[in-house]
Amino acid sequence: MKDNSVYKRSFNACLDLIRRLEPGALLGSEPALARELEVSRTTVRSILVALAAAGVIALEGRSRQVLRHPLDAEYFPDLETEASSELIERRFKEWLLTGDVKPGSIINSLELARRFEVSTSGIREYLNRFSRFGLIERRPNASWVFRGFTSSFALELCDIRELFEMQSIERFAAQIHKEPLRRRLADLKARHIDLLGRIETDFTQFSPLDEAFHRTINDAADNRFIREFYEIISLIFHYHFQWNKVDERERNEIAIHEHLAIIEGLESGDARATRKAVAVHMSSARNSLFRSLRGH
Amino acid sequence: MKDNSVYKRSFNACLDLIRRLEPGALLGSEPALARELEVSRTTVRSILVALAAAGVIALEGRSRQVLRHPLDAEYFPDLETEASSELIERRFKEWLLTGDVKPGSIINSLELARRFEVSTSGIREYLNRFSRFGLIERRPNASWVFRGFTSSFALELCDIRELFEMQSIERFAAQIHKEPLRRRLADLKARHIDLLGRIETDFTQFSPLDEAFHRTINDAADNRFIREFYEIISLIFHYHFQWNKVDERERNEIAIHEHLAIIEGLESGDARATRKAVAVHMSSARNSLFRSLRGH
DNA sequence: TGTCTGTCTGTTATCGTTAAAGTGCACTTG
DNA sequence: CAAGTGCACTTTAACGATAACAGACAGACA
Repeated sequence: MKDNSVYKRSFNACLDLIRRLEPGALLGSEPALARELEVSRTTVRSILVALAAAGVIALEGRSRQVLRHPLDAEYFPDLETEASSELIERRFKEWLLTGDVKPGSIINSLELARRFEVSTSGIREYLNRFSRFGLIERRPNASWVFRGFTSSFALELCDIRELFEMQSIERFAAQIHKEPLRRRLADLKARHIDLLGRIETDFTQFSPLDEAFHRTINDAADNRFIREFYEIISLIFHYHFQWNKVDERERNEIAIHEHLAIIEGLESGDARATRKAVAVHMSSARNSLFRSLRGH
Repeated sequence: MKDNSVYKRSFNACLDLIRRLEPGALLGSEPALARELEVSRTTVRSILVALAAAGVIALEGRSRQVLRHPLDAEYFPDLETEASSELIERRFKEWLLTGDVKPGSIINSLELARRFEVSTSGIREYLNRFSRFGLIERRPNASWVFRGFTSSFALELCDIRELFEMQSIERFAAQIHKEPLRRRLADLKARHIDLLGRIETDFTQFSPLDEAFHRTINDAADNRFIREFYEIISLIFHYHFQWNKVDERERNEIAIHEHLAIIEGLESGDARATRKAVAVHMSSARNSLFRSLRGH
């Protein structure tokens, strides 16, 4: 049956909330807390009852007064707050991406269920959702097959990425006059320049910046299919960063320069230069991905 | 638990197979039949036992002799041969596409389970898989929401379609010297010209031809993401054909001419003309889709 | 020696069940 | 009277169980 990880997660979030208040302060109403914690009032009510029982708050009629700050030991451990579906996702990606599952090998959902200590239904559901990444395939009336991080996967992935990125950049350029976009771009530029200044030591911080940059560009297209595809890109590039440590500093430095060229192209309104800069960046990302897949 | 629809489907397929033989003829070996019916030997063996019991074949040692042709009444009815997952898919699409589910409305999986007479788990799994179409969205810890066949959906869909179609046509053109591609194109051309000749009466036969044409083009890209996206296109255009009956003959006739222009562009090797023809076709498909969504 | 068969074991599809979490409604409170 | 509360009722997430189906292996056959 359902575990109560939603409750535990929200309980912890509520403790955090109380920590930001002084003893004696009053908590908001149940609907207000429900909105804040993003759960239903039912869950909020069970949390409040538990907090009152623990003596963290006093429940009197409609008032919820903070009595004391919660102790560290009163938090539920992280292990228990993870929903079973999240656990499966984490474990599966670990297994697939760091383990040595060979291309073409059969994915045995019963074995995975045992290995991850979850039910087969959970695995089944996850595999279904994961299939959109194009890395696994279902055989009729039978099990799933891992298609592998093959060069054809990388090729197909990069081809689409280039189409989408080019489309997104056009859309971005067309909307550059809008204030929020302009500001976001300036912010990204500053972060790139900042990281470039301390690249010798902090080159590992590029990965989240890369993510932020491309997400900003892609969001400009305002297209659900591009946005969903970007999840795949994120996954692959996230792990690709982990696999390929060779020349990481140099590669990241080059990528920063390439990003800056794109940003400057956008800022100057030079469509031709922007497209050129995107093409250059895509081509080097492609090469780098291929190298790391080959080495893997 | 699992139903035996695989068995029933294969049983029917096996009866078809026997109908093509003369009484007295011998059936192939178990592995051969398993390959032919695309199921395991286990299933083949249960079918053979049932056929022998019914007196359709004689099982003697290693020989399986056909005694008589099967009767129509010996087939399992279609209703029983459909796997529960297929039933759900069919019913759900019917419900969504012909019913009047309003954009933004909540999808109640329990109600659907009752309505379709299947378990909630089945619905749950299907919704998960269907979510890749971008038409439904899961709200955290809660139910699914139908986003609707809105104009923004159509816009986002068409934008991607144009990118993919243009990419595919380039790939197709680059491989046109290969014999199978050339032949497939000639075949498509003939079918288009044939249908054009009897368009006054047979204009409803355009839908499958349209499907075949675009699938051929898209397959040339040899890209799993394009191929998967085409499933969405198919779904939407399939139902769009059902919704919009206005000017159907004219629209189909125009589309045939547009297809022929693309085919001729490819055959002549004129890249510019081909691209132009694709752009024209995409634009008219877009207009037609928008009109039918608005009217719906 | 290579393919086929009997048998047995392992895996998958699907369902029903149950606790957790969400939702609606009447009533209360300020 | 608008927002908050108590309570009952629905709906969802997740599991375990089981029949259907797939696959492996040893021995038989040709």
